[in-house]
Amino acid sequence: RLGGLHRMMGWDGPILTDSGGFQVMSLSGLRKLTEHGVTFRSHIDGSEHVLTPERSVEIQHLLDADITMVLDECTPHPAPREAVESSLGLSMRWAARSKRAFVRREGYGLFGIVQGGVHLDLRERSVADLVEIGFDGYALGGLAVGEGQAAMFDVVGHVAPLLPQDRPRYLMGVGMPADLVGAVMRGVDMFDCVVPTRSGRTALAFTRRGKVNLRNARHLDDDRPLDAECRCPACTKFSRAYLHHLHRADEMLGPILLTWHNLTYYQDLMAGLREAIERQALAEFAAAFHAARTEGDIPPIGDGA
RNA sequence: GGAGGGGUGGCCGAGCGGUCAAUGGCAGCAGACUGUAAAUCUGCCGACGGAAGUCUACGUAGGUUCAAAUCCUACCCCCUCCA
Repeated sequence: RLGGLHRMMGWDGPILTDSGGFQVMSLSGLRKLTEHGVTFRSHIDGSEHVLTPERSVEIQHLLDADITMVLDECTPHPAPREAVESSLGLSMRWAARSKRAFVRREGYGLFGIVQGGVHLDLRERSVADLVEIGFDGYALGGLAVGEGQAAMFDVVGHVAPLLPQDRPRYLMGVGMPADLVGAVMRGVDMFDCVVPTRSGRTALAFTRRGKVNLRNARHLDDDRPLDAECRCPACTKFSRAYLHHLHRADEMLGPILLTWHNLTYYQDLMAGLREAIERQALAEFAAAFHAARTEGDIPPIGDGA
């Protein structure tokens, strides 16, 4: 009714919307799953909300999303192989239905989502099914759900090369900075994750040297910037002591500034990775990334530093 | 002057004979956070000790009892109402 998300938010950049597939997993206690779709029970007022592949795609269309995601079932981990396999079957049938429901428009795209848990043969089958259907981009779903970074990298390293070279590869729900670097090295192009924003709200900042919790007492009198190399407002205009105070005092500006900082950090990290790819120096970039982090955060003031 | 209520760990506040080093909340100290049910959640939080444990604690001083933050007496302080 408000003309879509771009108009409503005053945002002319691209928007990617998710389908509700993640909530099939994260809200598993509040939903019923059938071949037809998923029914959620609102925890707020108990009302029922039915989501089918067709309805999810329609809603995303109405939101004016540049990139629409197919409805899938984000498979939990750990799960018995048979469960992963049947879940995969459902997700692939839903992917086909999503494709049929999607209205093609210039400049808009629909992405399929690869499932199959940590089973490489199931992942291969999922890739083949999706490529057969044909999408504008391909996502890896059902990862970073507890399997650990090594297992995740195994799947990413195996699956990414199987995806069409001329289409974006998107790792859903990832992740920590080191996850992004490792995934890019394995062929991933794009990500989405709550980590930079949720962490920013809870006083955790990401810096070139590693994580910094601004709630910690060590920042009480620290007049230095959070990250001297960062160009964001939190780092160029304010001290660690002030950011610490804002979070202690429950001032909304604290979460705002740290969210801004974390997004800046992530943007810069991705820009650095893109540049490294152009220079064909990804390995060097990754080595420098890890070396900087082993130094740890700058020592607290008054600690002989 | 009279009547009544109350003093509990940094703060607020339960407990009202043993299961009490004492529920909760706040503050404090750390930790977690991966397609957002998250401005959320978890742990610690008297002293000493790694731990079992020991010691000191519920206004102060006595007392009753096998046993007291809880009962009794006196005193000190705070609050409310009446004069």
